[in-house]
Amino acid sequence: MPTTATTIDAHAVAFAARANAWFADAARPLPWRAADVSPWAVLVSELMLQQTQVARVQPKWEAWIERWPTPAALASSPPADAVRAWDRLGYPRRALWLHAAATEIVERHGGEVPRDLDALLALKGVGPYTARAVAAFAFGDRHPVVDTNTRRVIARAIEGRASAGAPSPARDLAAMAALLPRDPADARAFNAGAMELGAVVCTARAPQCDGCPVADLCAWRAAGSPPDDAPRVRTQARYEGSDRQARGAVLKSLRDAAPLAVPLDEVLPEWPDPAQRERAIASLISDGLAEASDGVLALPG
DNA sequence: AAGACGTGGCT
DNA sequence: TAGCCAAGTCT
Repeated sequence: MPTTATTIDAHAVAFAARANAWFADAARPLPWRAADVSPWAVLVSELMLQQTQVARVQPKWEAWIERWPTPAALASSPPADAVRAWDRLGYPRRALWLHAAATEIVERHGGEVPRDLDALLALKGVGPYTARAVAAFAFGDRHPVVDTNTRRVIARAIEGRASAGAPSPARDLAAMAALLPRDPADARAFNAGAMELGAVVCTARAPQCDGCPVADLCAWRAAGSPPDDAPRVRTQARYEGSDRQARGAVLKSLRDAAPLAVPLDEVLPEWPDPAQRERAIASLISDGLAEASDGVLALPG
């Protein structure tokens, strides 16, 4: 099927060229995209950006990089400091992962963030997305980078569907690889541009198709923008009253008290559900986000 | 491999 | 405003 392949390829080339032209002009000046940021700073940004919006990450990233400009700097601080600096960014285990990754980088990679995909994947908190993002954005290597924005852009513009289906790393990577420009610098820009397009134009709720740089190439638009027919992939559990909320509250009390430990019976004494409070404390200890000793609870030293 | 994991922005 | 959604990863 050489004809089909040629057609698809030509469309991919046109699509990437258009996206890149738009990105060169419209990219937000995010600090971790500056030319002189270190691979470590990029790694920190990618961990912080997991399931977390840019606007919330930016100030935390600035402070973090100023305080811990290298993996060695972070590795020499106790995990408690990392958890405290993480503050309310969410998913605080990421602070622990970053600390563990910094330690690993110092011990096994001479203090330099590795460039190799497998070495990156071996780091705590670094999965298929983050490993490729670091390799592509920090080192300029040509890898497909696929996040939720990219998945949605491909689903719409290329596949003509309103939303992406269930994530499938192998399929998603292959779909992006088929669009990726040959030239590494162009590939790098397209990886970032596809994400940016999904983040600011081709959004989940209210896509701004007027002003979309690839509107005339978009398969979903060409099909009349049909509504989403697929069932919701994963419905997110209610947060109010959840164990997650209880964990968050316990951890906040530990951060607020740090560096002092908190007597166990003074940890959220008025929490409405005592059993839930116990579960929260136990699971935080189990995750390494808290430590208990002599009847007191504290952040991990 | 389905579910757990924070917190806040946006519609 | 209640609910969806967010630069995913781990177990």
